[in-house]
Amino acid sequence: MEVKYEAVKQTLRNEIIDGKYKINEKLPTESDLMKRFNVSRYTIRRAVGDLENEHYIYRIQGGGMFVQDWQRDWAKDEKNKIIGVISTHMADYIFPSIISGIDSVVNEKGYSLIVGNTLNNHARERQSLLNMLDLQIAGLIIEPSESAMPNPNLDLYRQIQEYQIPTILFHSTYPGFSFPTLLTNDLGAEKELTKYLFELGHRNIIGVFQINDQQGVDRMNGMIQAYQEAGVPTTDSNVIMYQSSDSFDSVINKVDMTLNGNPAITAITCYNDQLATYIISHLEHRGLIVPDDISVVGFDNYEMAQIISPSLTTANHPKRQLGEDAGKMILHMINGDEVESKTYEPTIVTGESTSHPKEK
Amino acid sequence: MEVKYEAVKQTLRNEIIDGKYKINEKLPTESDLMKRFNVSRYTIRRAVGDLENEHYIYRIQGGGMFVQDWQRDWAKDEKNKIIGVISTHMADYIFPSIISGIDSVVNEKGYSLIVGNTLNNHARERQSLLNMLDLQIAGLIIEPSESAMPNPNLDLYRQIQEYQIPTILFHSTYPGFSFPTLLTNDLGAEKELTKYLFELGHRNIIGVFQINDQQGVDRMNGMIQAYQEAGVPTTDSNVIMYQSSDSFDSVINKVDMTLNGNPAITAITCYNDQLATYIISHLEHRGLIVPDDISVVGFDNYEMAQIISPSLTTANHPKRQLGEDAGKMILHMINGDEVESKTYEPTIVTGESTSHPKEK
DNA sequence: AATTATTTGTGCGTATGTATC
DNA sequence: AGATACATACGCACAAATAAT
Repeated sequence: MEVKYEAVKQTLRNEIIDGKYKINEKLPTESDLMKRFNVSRYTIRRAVGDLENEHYIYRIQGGGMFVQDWQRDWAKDEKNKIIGVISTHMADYIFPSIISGIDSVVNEKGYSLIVGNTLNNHARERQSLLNMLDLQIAGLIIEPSESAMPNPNLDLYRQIQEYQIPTILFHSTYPGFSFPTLLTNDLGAEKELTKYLFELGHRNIIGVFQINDQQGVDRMNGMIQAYQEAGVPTTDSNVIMYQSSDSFDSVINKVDMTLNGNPAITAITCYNDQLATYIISHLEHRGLIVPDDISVVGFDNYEMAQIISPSLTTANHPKRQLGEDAGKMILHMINGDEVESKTYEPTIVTGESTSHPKEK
Repeated sequence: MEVKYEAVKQTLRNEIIDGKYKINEKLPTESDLMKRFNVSRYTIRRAVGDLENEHYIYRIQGGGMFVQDWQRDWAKDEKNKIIGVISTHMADYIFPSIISGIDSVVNEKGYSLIVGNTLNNHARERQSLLNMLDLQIAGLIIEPSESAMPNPNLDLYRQIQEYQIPTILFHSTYPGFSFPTLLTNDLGAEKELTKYLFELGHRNIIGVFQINDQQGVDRMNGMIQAYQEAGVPTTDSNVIMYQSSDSFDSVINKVDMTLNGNPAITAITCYNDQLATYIISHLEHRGLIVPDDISVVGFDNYEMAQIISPSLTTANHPKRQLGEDAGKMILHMINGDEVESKTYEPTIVTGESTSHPKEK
């Protein structure tokens, strides 16, 4: 070879391809190679620099030079400055606040957000995951879909874990994985909300919960525990369950039938503020006055729920805070640092949608 | 910059992107750059070597260094199935509906959305644009920022146009560019809203408009035209102007002072529903009843504005429709097809926030 | 057409910084 | 804490290709 660094490069590359050095095996140091090839450090660095660019090796300052795993092209430097966010919704309700919180943090560090909404649907979740993995994202922030149901995408999550792609889950978890999480204490908060209704004097409270995600199941159990601790018996008719695929109309229909079947009901606790808003709107349409005729509580402290009249009694969800925390966590993980999971303790927000039950 | 060659690299790269050096134009020699940056030849060569690897420049021994044609480079390389969306906000108000509309359409074809919000700020707009261009996006959907002000990012838009990156603007335009647009007839709609107030019998109507974007200016002019066509004289005190950087409190303060200075005012027409909601909330806090004491109209037909009490009289904005149309258009453009710009004619939505003025 | 100057390419020695072991 | 190993940076020398004379 005419050109020295080319000769060094060819020799080393052939040795790697021939398997003289295995994957992740440490190569000789620059000093060793200088002696072996009898060239200067510049020439060695020029050669291994090219090999690095061609993904044959990777280098760690102070550590050494190692053979790159060419089967998995997930090279360290090659990731795009994109963070993927997958949530059940992205444009509705409290999700804009969460996503905005993430964005405000990661934007500072030059990262952009790529978003996917699953509509609480595993097929769409899979599609989003595949898209994002293809794009060599730097990290993932995911709200599990249909978290109370078996998930057919666990193979992808195993892959994500194996490749050590920084990933955070929020609102729910996928069992069997050690991803850091940001959760709210849904059970505890719903228990407090229901207790508050008991304290106001209500005894016939019904709950309306979306039960294909874990949050909804937790909230339902929170209500049931409150009933038990209050020593008030519950029956099946105290709980209305629905799936995220059900229309609002059908849910409201169920509520109507339950109310008609039991005039003693004085309060409704709802899966979230969105549902509560629609139910209140419907009750008023029926001629009932909230809270005089019937009390309603929501969950999440949706901004708009404080502007409407009556303002909602609800449990505060740390929307923006959760988003910012998720942003900070994912940046730490990308940086290789350890992070700690966190559970937020929601606080009760008392609004105008609850009062003592009317004497009958 | 801590690292010299990185600083040199960034500077040169930006100058190339900004068009300081045209395609195939000769760059300064290594010696020149050494003098300019006051660094050694090694540092210069390290920087331009990286730029060569990243296909920004090519070098000819003995000849010089030249700007690479990255347009062809982009066309050759397969673009990522990402569509960039840049808007003033992404998480608030009607924007979630728009973004959701885009997503629902492009998701069908396997595209993901990467989002950036500018907070109506040109510096952030530039940052988002550079990020997205780096990521080899397939198309761009942009809501111009501070569209009533001079824009310092027109150089980037010229590049986008020159490189034929499929791009759509919505809500406003940047003059001098031929990007397809999706607009609403803000002037016409605001004229209709104001006419409606005149028909109800109002004669002293004030308008509150955000005037650093074109939509706000158009709406303001719509109101003024309605005044002229009704033959009612206007004065400066009929219009309150603010910037998006102003706080809501300061805007409401201006409204307060105007109302105190002129008790004959019977109606307020607002830049949008968000502002209208806050103003109504404030008026009621002051003890005024809407619409009995004062009528209020908004703009955009924000979903929540129909749920609150009183529901708003407003102009309908085709939020989700606009998003879906933008998604369809960008897919067509990526496909190489021609598309047509579109202007939506907003319709008036009459709510409970307006009535005949009270007899005094 | 040949010569010379310019410009990039290759290569060495040295010094200092920084991350890892 | 010290040694090791990679990263950055400067100065110099000469080769090879191009551009100017």
